[in-house]
Amino acid sequence: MITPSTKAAKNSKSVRRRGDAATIHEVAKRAGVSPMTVSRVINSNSNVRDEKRELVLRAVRELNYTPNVAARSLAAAQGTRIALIYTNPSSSYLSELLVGALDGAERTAAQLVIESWDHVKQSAERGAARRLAQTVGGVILPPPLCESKAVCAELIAADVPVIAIAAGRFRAEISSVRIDDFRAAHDMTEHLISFGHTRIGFIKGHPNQTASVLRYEGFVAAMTNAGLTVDPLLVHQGFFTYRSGLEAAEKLLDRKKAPTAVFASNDDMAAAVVSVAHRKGLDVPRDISVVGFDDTASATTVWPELTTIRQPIAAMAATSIELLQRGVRGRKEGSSRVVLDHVIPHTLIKRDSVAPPAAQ
Amino acid sequence: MITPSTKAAKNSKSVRRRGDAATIHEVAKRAGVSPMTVSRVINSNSNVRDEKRELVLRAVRELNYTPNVAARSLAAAQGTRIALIYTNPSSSYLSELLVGALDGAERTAAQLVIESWDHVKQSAERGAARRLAQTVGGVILPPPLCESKAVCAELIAADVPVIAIAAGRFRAEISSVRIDDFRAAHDMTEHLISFGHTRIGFIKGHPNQTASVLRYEGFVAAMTNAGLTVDPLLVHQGFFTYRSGLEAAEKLLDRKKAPTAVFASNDDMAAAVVSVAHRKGLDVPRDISVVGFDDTASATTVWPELTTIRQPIAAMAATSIELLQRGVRGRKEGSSRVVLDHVIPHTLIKRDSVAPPAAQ
DNA sequence: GTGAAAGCGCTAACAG
DNA sequence: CTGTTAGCGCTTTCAC
Repeated sequence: MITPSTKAAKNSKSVRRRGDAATIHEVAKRAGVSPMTVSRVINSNSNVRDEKRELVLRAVRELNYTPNVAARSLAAAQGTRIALIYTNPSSSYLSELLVGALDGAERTAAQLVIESWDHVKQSAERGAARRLAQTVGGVILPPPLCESKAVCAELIAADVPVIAIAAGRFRAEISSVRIDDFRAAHDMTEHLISFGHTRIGFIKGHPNQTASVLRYEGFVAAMTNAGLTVDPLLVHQGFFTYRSGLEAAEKLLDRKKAPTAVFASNDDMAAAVVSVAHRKGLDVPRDISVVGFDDTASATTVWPELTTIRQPIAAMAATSIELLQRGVRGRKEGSSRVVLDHVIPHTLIKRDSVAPPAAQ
Repeated sequence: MITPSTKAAKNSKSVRRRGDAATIHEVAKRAGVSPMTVSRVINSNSNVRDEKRELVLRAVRELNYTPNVAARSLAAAQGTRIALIYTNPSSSYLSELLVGALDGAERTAAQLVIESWDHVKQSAERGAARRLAQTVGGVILPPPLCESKAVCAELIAADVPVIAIAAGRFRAEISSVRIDDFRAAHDMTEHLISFGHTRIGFIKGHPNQTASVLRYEGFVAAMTNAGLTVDPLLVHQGFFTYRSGLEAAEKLLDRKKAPTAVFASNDDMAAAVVSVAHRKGLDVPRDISVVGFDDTASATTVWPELTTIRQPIAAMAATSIELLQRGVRGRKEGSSRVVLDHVIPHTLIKRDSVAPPAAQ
């Protein structure tokens, strides 16, 4: 007869007993209190006398107790499902998103439903959104999905709270958690200007994303503020992909009077600029400075490493879940729909891709 | 008075009723069968008469029913928790890992516990492992954690099934899901040789990982097989990081008689080789061919895109969860410990970083 | 083949 | 401040 090493046969009253993991009842018994008290302690909830709290805490430690997430989210009725739908994010972006969301979900006992719509045709998105609305209590939408009128409309119509994450601009009807893209681009541009750059090239992001236009506007504003003019010949359209960065960079660096610095709207495109520069025999940052945006993995897998803007995606994802939970719960209690705009601070990360312009 | 758009107040018998999502009972009622039958249908389980099955399927469609994961994993008793512990993986690697694991967990109603041990000091890993063993029924370990004697020993001692994922070599006591690193490196080397390369440089992976040595051995074997010799001056130690690739590449390309091709043990290092080559005015692949390993995002965010070996991490993660579930369930039913070695096929992805060597 | 009963581990609601 | 009761949605077990 096989017996697991630890004493699991002990509680043999139940036929269907799970593995070895301690339950809240065991903790309660050991601490000499009711399960409810244990629950209150773990959820750092309200009023428990200090002695009992200590007792419980000790029992938890001794038994190495971890709450069962499934049971918790089942019971909590907070357990509304929250969906995180993504299409085509860069992998570094995705992993941050997932890690953050997972974390937020764990903390709030949310039930996360993660779905890729990479293989959902654009024409089918509306239907998918309608179906989704039936099965979840809230949705998190990273770009570019959060820019889809069809998807958002469907979700709003079904009265499902939505949070657009990293979406650039606040829009009525939909909550958002984001950084201030305009401000960030502005800061970065000033950074470049402070090094003495005046001829700065710019590579735009995908035109289907609001963040792209905000970043561009921030750039223009900072230039104008500094009394500099934006040379339209030095501005190129990109699509956030490495390849598009390559093409823009070729054009930018082929000019007779090339820019002394290039501001790409994300790191992938900035990495492409560095690559093109090298192939043309230019040194970065001596001959040309390059900066990116997002602080994804690409920023540090080039040489030199990129100066960029850090957007704390993981924290933003976690925050989104918490907001959604609060919102959903609030609505169940009858308060009416809330739409909020949560702006998170960004950071300018200085690395090695910026230097003063070479002497003429 | 606020009323949610859909009829949610219907089942108002229950105070704690969740959002709008349909339950198995509602499906059952609509289909005119018992919840149990519905359950059987959804789990494509065993015997249900075709008519009833149709009925159920229709009801499911009409109600847009999705099983509640929490409830399922709570009830299933399969719901053993499975931990996925990682340290410092590249982000593209991590996102694949997570996506795959999430997927596998959903399919098997496993309860996933995801933890980063990035901030766990090496000296504390043993303790962390011991604690972990108390709270979960199975553990998935990607490298380099799966190479840690302390962690593995602790888990094995506690009789917790462990799967080493992408670990390179099969070791007794621990199951593994992996590709054949030796074979893959062998294939890649032959690929290079088939283009006419004979002076091939090699950048090794981190020495703390078995996969590194296997990849190197595969390279050596293929060279030897082809009657070529491995020039020890053309082999450099790397650590899987971009930076380490940079250093190795410098040395490799500074040689009088530089190699005509470089095989780096992962994509990050291969990308570094490309960067160094460009800075030295070398064209890839005309002047030098470069190949990587893993097919992570790095492989396509360089120009030219890298020929590499695809390791299906997501599928491997999903498989691991399923195996673990089966194993754990099996053991509960009394069968004894099983250790298995699951080798998954790899693919050689041909892109643009390889060409015949330039004429001397 | 099908259903009824019981319970997974936890927490909301309501007493005391 | 604390315990009791009931039940979240599903699946196991065991009858029929």
